[in-house]
Amino acid sequence: MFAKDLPEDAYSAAESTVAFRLFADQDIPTLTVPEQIAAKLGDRILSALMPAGSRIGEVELSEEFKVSRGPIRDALRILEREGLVTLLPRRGAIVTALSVSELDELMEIRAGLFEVVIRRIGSKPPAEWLQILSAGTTRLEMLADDPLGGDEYAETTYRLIILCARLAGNQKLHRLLTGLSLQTLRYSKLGLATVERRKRSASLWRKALDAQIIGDVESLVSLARTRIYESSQESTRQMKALLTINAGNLK
Amino acid sequence: MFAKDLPEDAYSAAESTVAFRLFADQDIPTLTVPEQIAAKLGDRILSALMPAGSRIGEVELSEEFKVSRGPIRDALRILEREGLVTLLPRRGAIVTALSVSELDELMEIRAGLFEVVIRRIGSKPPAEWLQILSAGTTRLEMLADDPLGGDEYAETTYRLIILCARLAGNQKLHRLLTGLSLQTLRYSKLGLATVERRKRSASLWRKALDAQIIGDVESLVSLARTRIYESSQESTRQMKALLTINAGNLK
DNA sequence: TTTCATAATATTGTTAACAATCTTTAAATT
DNA sequence: AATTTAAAGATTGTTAACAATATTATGAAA
Repeated sequence: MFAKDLPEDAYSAAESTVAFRLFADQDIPTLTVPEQIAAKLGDRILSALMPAGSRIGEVELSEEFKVSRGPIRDALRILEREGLVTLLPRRGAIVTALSVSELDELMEIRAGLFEVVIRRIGSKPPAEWLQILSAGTTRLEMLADDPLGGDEYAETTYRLIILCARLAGNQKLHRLLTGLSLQTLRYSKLGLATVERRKRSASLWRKALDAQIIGDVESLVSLARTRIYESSQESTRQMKALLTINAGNLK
Repeated sequence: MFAKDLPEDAYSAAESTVAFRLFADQDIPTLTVPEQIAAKLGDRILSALMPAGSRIGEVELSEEFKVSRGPIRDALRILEREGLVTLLPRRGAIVTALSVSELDELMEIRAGLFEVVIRRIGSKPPAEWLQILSAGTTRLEMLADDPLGGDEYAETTYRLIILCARLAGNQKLHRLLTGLSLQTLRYSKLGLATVERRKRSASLWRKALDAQIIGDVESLVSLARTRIYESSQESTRQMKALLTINAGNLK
């Protein structure tokens, strides 16, 4: 009744959309119309052009993109899967706004997954690995000192993390960690807004590089925990401050 | 332009659909029509009524459920998010069929996430925890001996794992691990088809219970790794056997 | 002025027809 | 007989109108 045939390339389809535009480290397959729209909206969300909590109207978007509401709805569902949009039944879509505790939860998951990544790489590091990590760390140290390097610093760490995930050789892990990282990126920028914080972060990356050179996997795992933990702490601290300010403005 | 207002209950929405029908350990919010359809289709997929690789026609479903193709498409997108359906652009939807390596990848991710769960519970086990784990283990030992207890054994271990995830107190981790577990459930059943395999599995659960009683978190982590690793090994072994048989039939 | 009920408006959910694409069938060619 | 080409059929993608629901505006009552 249902069973017919199984296409050969069934597994190569269904790739991430938003993630691979900003952090493409692979070839991108041709995107469908809803995917293209989702990618554009995703960029807007990640760049804070559409701030957390914004209402997203279907008609408004359908007029802008010159398509009917069908493809728009598809795009919103793609973004919901990516975690960037929250759909409220019969009430429309909003840009996902994470609470402090939700951000903590995501950070903890990321740390656990990154641990898997590190253990995989640690046991059999790819040839180009040390070179990439080294170059990345140097770039981070440069951006850390730049007073205006905040957003780019955050994006660079995320590219590095995603690159690690890809080199680890577990595709689904790569895809999952990429998606989760994209969800937290907006908030991580808050925690990396000051030169001081970035320098602290960069020193941890440098330590990780050293540990990788001598092949000390357990140190790497421990560092990853510290890094993500501190990142989470600082982001949530900044978020709480912002929430307080907003609450004050509303009065 | 985009920013309007942020509904209070934005975070409570967007819950899983399929997962909570089969493994509901929480109250279920009212489901929309596409969600209801997705839940029914999800049950069919998990119960192998719709085997992996089956083509899913939109018209066929729209006639069966007496709705137009719109809600059907929504339902298929929900199931794609859950990983049970694979959408091929312009070529329709099929029941997700995991390759051996993809199953391995998922199992590794599950193990990493379950480690996070165990560390959380280990450091502050909930009051009812030992009782639940104890009752579950006993039930597993019973089902292990039943020659026809295969599927139910697998489902019970999955319920236990998901329950652990919930008790760990990280909602997003719970949701994520539930989704991943649902994706692998069909294949885990293959690896738990014999009494012998189930007895081996049940003995590991018993050991985990003992470790939990004396509060030995590291043993728990190690056991979890062993358990999921063995489960993965056996499932993939069985899968390979099945694939060989199928390849033979096609000749 | 505030609160509540009601009407007006705007928005999402659903439908059915049409367009674009893919798959299958059959014939024609090598 | 095998391969290629072309047409027919089936399926997904898109659109625009309609229905159901939620939000906002208005006015009456406390």
